[in-house]
Amino acid sequence: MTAIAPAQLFKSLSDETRLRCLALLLQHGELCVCEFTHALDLPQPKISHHLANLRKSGLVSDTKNGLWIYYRLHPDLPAWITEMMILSVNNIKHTAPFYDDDVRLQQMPDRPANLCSA
Amino acid sequence: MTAIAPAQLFKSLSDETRLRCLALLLQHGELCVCEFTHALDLPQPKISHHLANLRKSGLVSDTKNGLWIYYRLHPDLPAWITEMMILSVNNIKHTAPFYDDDVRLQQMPDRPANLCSA
DNA sequence: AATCTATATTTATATATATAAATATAGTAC
DNA sequence: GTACTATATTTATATATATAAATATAGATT
Repeated sequence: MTAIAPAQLFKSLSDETRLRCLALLLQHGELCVCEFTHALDLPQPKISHHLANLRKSGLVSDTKNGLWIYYRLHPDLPAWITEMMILSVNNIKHTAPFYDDDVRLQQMPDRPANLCSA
Repeated sequence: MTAIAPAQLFKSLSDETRLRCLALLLQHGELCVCEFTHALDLPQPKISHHLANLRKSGLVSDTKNGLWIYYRLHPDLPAWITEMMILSVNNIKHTAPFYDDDVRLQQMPDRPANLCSA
């Protein structure tokens, strides 16, 4: 992973779909594409497209496990970037659409087990 | 001022010219357009254009004083947004191009007095 | 091997945005 | 009032980006 340019970092955060994905990741640690798709109620290709953007920016990493691909914050992120995102998400997670995404995720039936507990 | 949508906030930070302007503002409190123009070494219309963007987003406010227009962080910004920007700027201000902007600003001849000391 | 499921990628299109150049505004000094 | 200075806005153009639709990949199941 090469270093993230500051403007590029904020550009990744500047799209609401990506911000919603990151907010869920920061609250849940690890999610697969079908969970994002269900929580955000958006078409799968759109979710995949934005996750690919976050992956190319170096903000998230992915792990394949069978059919599922799990995303998490990139483990090599500089601490201040993680802190900046935590600060931001803590201050927006109770507002729309972020709060509702979290509710829908928790109500999702048959969620795949996450990798840690697999 | 209406509330700033999170994605819009990060979009404002996603352009390097605007990020450089904000980094200088966070370090110096208040600057006029000619100071930005000198520090960033960019054409005045380009600076004005990006300052207008920051103004429309609600991130900065401006005060006219004679020929000069002084910009500062908007006084009504939510605390977490200011904290988020301080955290970010503190972690990038020693890198290019932010560090050099600060040096050029401090070496600028005949800087106009700021409003506080006027 | 055929099929199903989860996800990624490609393509086309529309929209937004940055930039540059030119011009406008408005205050100041003479 | 003319000229000068600081700044803003307008216009045109090029580039980037989001979206949607279609298609591709790849692992799993039978």
